[in-house]
Parts: sequence; structure tokens; C-alpha cells
Amino acid sequence: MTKPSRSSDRRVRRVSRRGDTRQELLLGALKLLDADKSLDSLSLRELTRHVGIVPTAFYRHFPGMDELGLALVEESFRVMRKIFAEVRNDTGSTDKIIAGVVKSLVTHARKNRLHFRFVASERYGGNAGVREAIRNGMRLLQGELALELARFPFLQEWSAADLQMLAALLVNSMTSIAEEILEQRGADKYAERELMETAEKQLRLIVLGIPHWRSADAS
Amino acid sequence: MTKPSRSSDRRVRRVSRRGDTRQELLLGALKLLDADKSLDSLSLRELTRHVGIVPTAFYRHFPGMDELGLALVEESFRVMRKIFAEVRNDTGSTDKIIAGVVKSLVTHARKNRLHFRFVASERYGGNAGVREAIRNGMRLLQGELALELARFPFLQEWSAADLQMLAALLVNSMTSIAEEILEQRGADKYAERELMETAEKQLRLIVLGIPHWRSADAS
DNA sequence: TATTAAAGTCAACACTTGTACACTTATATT
DNA sequence: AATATAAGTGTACAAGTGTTGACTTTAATA
Repeated sequence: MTKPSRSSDRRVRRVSRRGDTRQELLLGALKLLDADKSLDSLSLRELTRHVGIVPTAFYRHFPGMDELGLALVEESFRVMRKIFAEVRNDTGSTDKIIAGVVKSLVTHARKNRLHFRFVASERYGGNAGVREAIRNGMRLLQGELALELARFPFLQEWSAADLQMLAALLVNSMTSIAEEILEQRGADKYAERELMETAEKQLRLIVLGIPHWRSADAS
Repeated sequence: MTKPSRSSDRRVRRVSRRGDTRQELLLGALKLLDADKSLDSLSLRELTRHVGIVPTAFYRHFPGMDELGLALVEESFRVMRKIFAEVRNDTGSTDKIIAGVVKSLVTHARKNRLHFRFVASERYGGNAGVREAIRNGMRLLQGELALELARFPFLQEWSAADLQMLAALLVNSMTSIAEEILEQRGADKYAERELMETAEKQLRLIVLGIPHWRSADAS
């Protein structure tokens, strides 16, 4: 009875999802990039050597290094989006929210160090396609943040353009913060605390200006 | 630049370069990096080929690529410092100053595209020594800006730490702006104008918060 | 159980790379 | 005019690179 008249049955449902080599390639690349390299100076052979397969086996998983790079971008932003989603649930005074955001940012940046660092170093570096993809990802995050900001009472009357402007400013600031965190590799607790306080201050300062904002949009 | 008219005799006629070869190496590297490369994927041979000398001649000017990188960082920040010096002479309303700053930033970023782009792409990329050097340069700029900020009447009472915090925020924002400018290579005047307006808004928003700042330094 | 497609191996290729060494040439100083 | 030094040349070599093509192995489905 395994022959229904559906002619479209020829679609092969092979779930050979054993392919963790692909994942190992991605992870291996991230690790090697975390040391002293950039994407386009990472050789295919070095990567496969590190992963433990023969060079040519690489092509079973990616057409080339560029595509691996794009896959890494995708993966990275999937991770980052989760952070933004988490932050959205924060409530309380703006100071509380800011403190929460910074803490969450630091935590996740440390936890997902490899992905963060990859994005940071490829954002304006080497490969043009990767750069473009990261750019898109950032725009997306910024858009989501703008949408989230629109819900705050004191931002109700802001124009869409101004919200995007604010979101961009916040994303840029948070990006800079994250990059600084990644740079101080040693687990210097004191320096980290100081960095977080500076970050909180910066965000608080930005927020302070909001009530006094008067747009000059339709000038 | 001075393409040698290599009408070769039997013997190779060497073209006198009187030590501008070093400059050509630096410039050539910047140009190649502006296309699709990062410093550690730029090969010595490719560079010398592009400049028009034989590979081994490179060593007459630099011990290795790393040192060339450091020289580029130095050169770049020498250029950037000039911009900051120029801005310091601005006077008038804060809005006027901000507009001037943004305009100046855009102008110089375009004019010194290669240096700006080099710094942007190597800031968090590849080579650790270069990264460190750029980090130092940035800290220096930030310090200078903080010093400059201290002169403003409405910042008289700010603590040194808060001034540094503000300077860092401003430098980061300006950096982001510069990087965006460099990214849009096409001379799309409309997009550029929009970008500048967003930048001005961001800086204005930051400044708006200043009068309402109350430090929690000595808590 | 047999088949089949994915995943991995091996050998080979034609290049490119960094650097050492011995040399030639140009320029500036004595 | 002689010479010392800085700058450029040529050759050579061992090591690393991306990619092809023809194979073998493995594991999931028919």
C-alpha cells in the first residue's frame, strides 16, 4: 500500500542529517578567525586541516570560502537577534532597563564571543559580499529596535525617520561597547565593571535628550 | 605616478626614485587594501608588483609587512589629527558647530578615503599589532576631544571621567558616521545628504541631554 | 538486502608565496 | 675622482595554495 497515485512521491526524503562536519567547518573557521586572521587570509587548506578532513572534502559542504563566510554571517545574526528579543522583555525605569541591556549585552558578547568577533572584524574588512551581508543584518536589527522603541510612551510622537535615527545611534553605541568588551580578552573584572558603567552612562545620556527633542523633519 | 619609461637597453636601466619608493609602497598598499583585501591577505609580492619593483627590494624599506602596517597606522592618525584640529576652531551655536563638524567629517573622509578606510577595516581585523596601534590612536583622539570639550561653558562642572565618557560617545558616533560614508562609494548626493542629516540629528540628540546630566560618580 | 547519493580520500596540477644570497647601479659624501 | 652606502635586480628554493578528477566508504531509503 505504499504506492499512492501521487506522482510527486519521487521527492527523496533522505534525512541523512548526520552532517556535523559542516558545523565543524563553521566553528573551526570562527576559532581560527578569533586568533589572528581575517576571512580572506584564512586558507581552505588550513581550515580543513584544523577540522580534520582532507582539503577537497570542503567542497562537499560549501562551493567556496565566500559562501562559508555568508553562512557565518547568517549564523551570527541568528544569535544576535535572540539577544534583542530577550531585551525586549525588560521593564521598569529607563535606568533599570539600560542597566539590564548593558548587562545582557556583556553577557552575550562573552558567551558568543566568536560570532561577535567575526562580525566586528568582517564588518568593514576584506570580502565585499560578507560586508554587504553584515550591513543588511545590521539594518535589520536597527529596524527591529526602532519598532520596539515606538512602543515607549515618551516616543509616541516621534516620526518614523527620527525613530530610525535614534535606533541607529543606539545600535552604533551598543556595537562599540560590544567591540570594546571583546577586545579586553583578559577577565579583568575591574576594567569590565568600569567599561559597563561608561556604557550605561552613554546610554543614559542619550535617553536624557529624548524629552527635549524637537524634530526638524518637515523643514 | 612616475611610470618609468622602461626603454630597456641590454642592461637594465634603473630608474632613480630617491626614496619615494617607500611612500609608493605605503600608498600602493592603501590602494590595494581599498579594493577587496585586508592587510594580512595582502602579499608582499602583489604589493611590489603593483608598485613596480622586485619583491626583494621591499626589504630595503621595511623589515616586513607588519611594520608597513604600523607605518600606515601612524600616517593615518597624523591625517586624522588634522581634522580634529580644524574642528576646534569652530564657534557659534551648538547646532552650527555640529553642522560644521559633520560637514568637515564628510569632506575629509572622502578626501582621505584610503586612510580612513584602512583604519576602519583594520581596527578590529587581522593583525594584532596593528589593532593595538589603532586602539592607541583612538584613545589619543578621544583624550584630545575631552580636553577640548572641557572648555565649553556648559561642561565646566563635569568630572574628568564624565568628559571622557562623552568624548568616547562622540568619537564612536563620528566613527560610525565616517564608516557609513566610506561604504557608499557611489557619489549619490541625495543619500549623502540624508546621511549627513541623520548624523547631525544624532549629535544634536546627544548634546540635548548634556544640560540635564547629573553624574553619579561619587556615589 | 540492494541501491544510491552523500561524504570522504588520494594524487596531481600549475601557481603563488616569503625570504636568502650574491650581484649591480645610482647617489651623496669625502 | 674615489668611494661608501642606499636602493634595486635576478636567481633560487622550499613550502603553501585552490581546484580537478577518479576513486572508496558509509549510511539511509526503497
